[in-house]
Amino acid sequence: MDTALFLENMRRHIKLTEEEEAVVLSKLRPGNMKRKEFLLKQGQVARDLAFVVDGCLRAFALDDNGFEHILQFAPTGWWISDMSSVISRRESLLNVDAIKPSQVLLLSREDQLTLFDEVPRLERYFRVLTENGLVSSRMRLIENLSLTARQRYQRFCQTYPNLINEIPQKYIASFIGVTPEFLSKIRGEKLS
Amino acid sequence: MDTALFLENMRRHIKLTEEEEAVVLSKLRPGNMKRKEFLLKQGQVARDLAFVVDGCLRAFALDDNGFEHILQFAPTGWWISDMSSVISRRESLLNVDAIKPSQVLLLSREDQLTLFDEVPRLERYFRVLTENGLVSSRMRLIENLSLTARQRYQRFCQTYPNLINEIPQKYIASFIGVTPEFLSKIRGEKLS
DNA sequence: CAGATTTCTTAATCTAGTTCATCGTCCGGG
DNA sequence: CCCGGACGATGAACTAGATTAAGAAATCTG
Repeated sequence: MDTALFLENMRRHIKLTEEEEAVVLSKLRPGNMKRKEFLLKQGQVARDLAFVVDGCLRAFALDDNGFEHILQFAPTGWWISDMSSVISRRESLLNVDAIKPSQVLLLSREDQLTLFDEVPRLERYFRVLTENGLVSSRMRLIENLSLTARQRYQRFCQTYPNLINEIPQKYIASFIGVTPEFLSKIRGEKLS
Repeated sequence: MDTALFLENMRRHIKLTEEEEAVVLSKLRPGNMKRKEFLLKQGQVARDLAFVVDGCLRAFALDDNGFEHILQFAPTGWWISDMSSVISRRESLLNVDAIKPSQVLLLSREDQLTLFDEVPRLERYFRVLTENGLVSSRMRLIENLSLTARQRYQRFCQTYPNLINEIPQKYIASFIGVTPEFLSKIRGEKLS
């Protein structure tokens, strides 16, 4: 399993010695996921954080009518999980699965906390990730309250330009909060 | 200014010695706010966290059409601010003002960080508050994606039963993401 | 207390987005 | 190689909620 991408990502935030990096790597468990394979189902307590080395995962909630609402995509180079379940050790409201065949590096909460003792500088890396999660969650809330579907789609295209042609369109619809039919119509308009 | 409410709130999370509590209190600056007075305007970097001793504040975003979208209410006993501006020291996207005449206790980010050194146990108190902020921000996102206006209003009534008769209805409309006219219609229905 | 301003209600009209149904296409697996 | 199931496009009918307007009620403010 290729850990170069992970190291590169971490080095962008913190500088560790080679020994420290080795300690961190020793806790990462590589894994392969098939399309539609679950990393986490709602009702479970989330144990692992996942770093996506290749492929793409998603986190989504199911509503009372069985509709999926995607809260986050995690393409190559992103972390994903249900942070609030991990933190609180409460049952997760979210599901996480693979949109396409993917390779991930898993880190259990337990190992993460151990690492914080062994490699204190690591704490900053994850603190920044958590803060970014908070900021982007709040941004999405603002955008959902204040933008039209068309604007949300444009915003999506700006934010995830790589994903647009990588993943099925219905997932994009679910992310921006419209039906697949309506997204199809929006996209039709833009060609005029 | 009455600090009993704040102490009670803090004691629910952490146990400090009397001396430590005194140190914390020494950094809190009491303030009075008139209705519609601003604590924070968008574009500024948020410097202070505010604990509401009495009254009620709100945090809201303005969209391109000048409409307000309320992200959080802070009635008596709550903290409010734009955490992501405080943390990142970037310009805030949010406005915070008083819905009614209010009394607050202000804590600057600078003093907060100093306190973390002087009273390390305090860090847990604020970490929990931040985590709760993350959880509730994510909950609201899920609910906005998956509930109807009527359901969001019911949820609001459950979550903030005290506020319903305390604040103007148009603020509730802005919080749940509908027009005041439509909220009025919803409320009319329920009497049948 | 009077006038002004803000807030709430009601009702008619309008529209963004949903629902449902149908059809063509694209694959991935046997 | 072909066939069954997912995916996307399209269109007609429908609905939740917005918009506009106007009057009634409540609440500042002097």
